[in-house]
Amino acid sequence: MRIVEQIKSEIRQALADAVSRAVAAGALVGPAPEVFLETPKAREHGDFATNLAMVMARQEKKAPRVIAQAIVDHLQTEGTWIESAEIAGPGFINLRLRQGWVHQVLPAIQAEGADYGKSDHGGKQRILLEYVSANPTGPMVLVQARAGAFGSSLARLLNWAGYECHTEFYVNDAGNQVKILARTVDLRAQELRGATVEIPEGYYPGEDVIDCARALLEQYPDFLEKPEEERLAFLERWAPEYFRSGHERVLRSYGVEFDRWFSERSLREAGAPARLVEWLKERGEAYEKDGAVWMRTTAYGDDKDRVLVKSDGEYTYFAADACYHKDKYDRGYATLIDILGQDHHGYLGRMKAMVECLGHPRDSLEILFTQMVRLFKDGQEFRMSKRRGNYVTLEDLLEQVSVDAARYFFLMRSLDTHMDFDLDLANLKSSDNPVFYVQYAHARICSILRQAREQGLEVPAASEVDTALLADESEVELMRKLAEFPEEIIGAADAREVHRIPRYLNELATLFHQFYSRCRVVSDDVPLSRARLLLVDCTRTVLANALGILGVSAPERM
RNA sequence: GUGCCUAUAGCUCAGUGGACAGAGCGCUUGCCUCCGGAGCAAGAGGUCCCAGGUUCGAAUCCUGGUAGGCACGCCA
Repeated sequence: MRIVEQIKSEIRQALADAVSRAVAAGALVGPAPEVFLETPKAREHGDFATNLAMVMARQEKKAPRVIAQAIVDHLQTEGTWIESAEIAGPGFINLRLRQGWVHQVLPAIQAEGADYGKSDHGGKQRILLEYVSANPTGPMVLVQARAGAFGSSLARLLNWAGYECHTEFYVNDAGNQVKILARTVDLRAQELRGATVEIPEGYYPGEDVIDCARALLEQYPDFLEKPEEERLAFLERWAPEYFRSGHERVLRSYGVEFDRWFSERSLREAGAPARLVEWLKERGEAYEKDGAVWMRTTAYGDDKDRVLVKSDGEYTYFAADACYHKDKYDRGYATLIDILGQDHHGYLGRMKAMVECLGHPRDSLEILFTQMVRLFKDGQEFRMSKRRGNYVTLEDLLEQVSVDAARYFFLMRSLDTHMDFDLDLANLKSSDNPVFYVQYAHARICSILRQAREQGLEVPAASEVDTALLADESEVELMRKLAEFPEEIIGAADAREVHRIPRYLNELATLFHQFYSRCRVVSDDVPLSRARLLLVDCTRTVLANALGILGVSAPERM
């Protein structure tokens, strides 16, 4: 239930009616533009405010305050929650509501419980969110930790906002890199059996590949006795799967799960690239030149056309990716969201052009770029070179920092912030992490509820509580915040801005802590205690729901 | 060279074209006989990178700079 939206709708209507009446009375020319309501930062500016009069200044050719006065003069407040309207500053109309409107939120929260905050705003529109998609040739690093936390939370946000969002991890288990990986693993296996090998330039020199080879020999002790050709063919399937399943395991422990792991190889083996190329040629979106086949992406604003089939007959990564995106559309998703690292931003133009070549609107593909995560050591940038040990993996991170702290740290920042870490992850490990402040509010409430229960007081049903007793300023502000939760989710989901939720949580926790220090929950005043128990229990629900969206736990004790 | 991202308090960061620019951390000062002090209250701290422009109004939009990050393949 969207209390705030209901109230806003009522106010917008009242304001639009007021303009109409003013026009009828000859005080204004009209018509009323769309009414925007904002929540003033300072409560002395009312519960809601509108800049309607200032927006109308041009069409009315009058001073904003004069227009505002005309609107207020014709405002009918009977039958609405509006108590008063006053003109302020350059022409704002500040609206104050009768005490009691926010109190409606408590029964709604209690009734909806773990679902409070959900809405049908998205109309079940199908969205496919692809993220992380790390190469199955090595470990995941910190930028994947960031994308993983973000993507998994965004998916939940979208679903809460009434969209039907599914998630996928695209596995690049084909192409040159897989051939090279297979050769590297084969060499490492020989090395483990006593041979002296040299890892050529361009191969994967990381220690993780040695682990991979070790696992291989454990499972197939006689592996090296097979002919090389057979070994490599086997490894081209086995090695990527080794890494992919590792990614799946680590990501799950980090609270990141996918509806589907989509294999690039499966597309290639099913002949999708060949079909795509023919289809594009028929549509005039692809052509041959210099022995290669090109997609005509320049027709849609790309800098240059892109190769689909190389002159040696191999399909490019881009061709496979085009197949993958076409597949997504063919499965009935109207909106595709890809989360990529900023180091891939150069692909934006060709990707957008690609979806147009595929016959879909440019805006149906949204690409969200996460800025890079860099590592520093003693003030110097620590390049994640491929040299052995020269990186911090997601697994390393999770060994040192709790999932809650890590996720919150990434999620509280906008995707656009450039993040720098010290190699020892000091900024992440710090107990200053605001996640504890929010979790503490939740644990504190749980403690209050335990205490109350010991004294024979349970959280009452909202229908049996006189919520009007909740009249302290801190109580009203807290309820107001609780009432805004569904709108907060919708706003964050539509803007694809997960970081709004940690912000909201922080504000909510602050309002709770303020309330707690001003008002005693369990006291001799039983009716008041019951009302406050309801209030803190509803606060607990919203804290838990919001933390749940972020994939962060809501502890009952700390 | 071209393109994308960033520049706001000492630090890390918020800030749908609106009212005196905010939070956390750090700093200063108060607050526990009482539901969890991982808390609360008060205070100090700002050239919103610079210069123009758009308008009733710009941290926010536009143009041009400066600084930092990232990327520009018949690699994946």
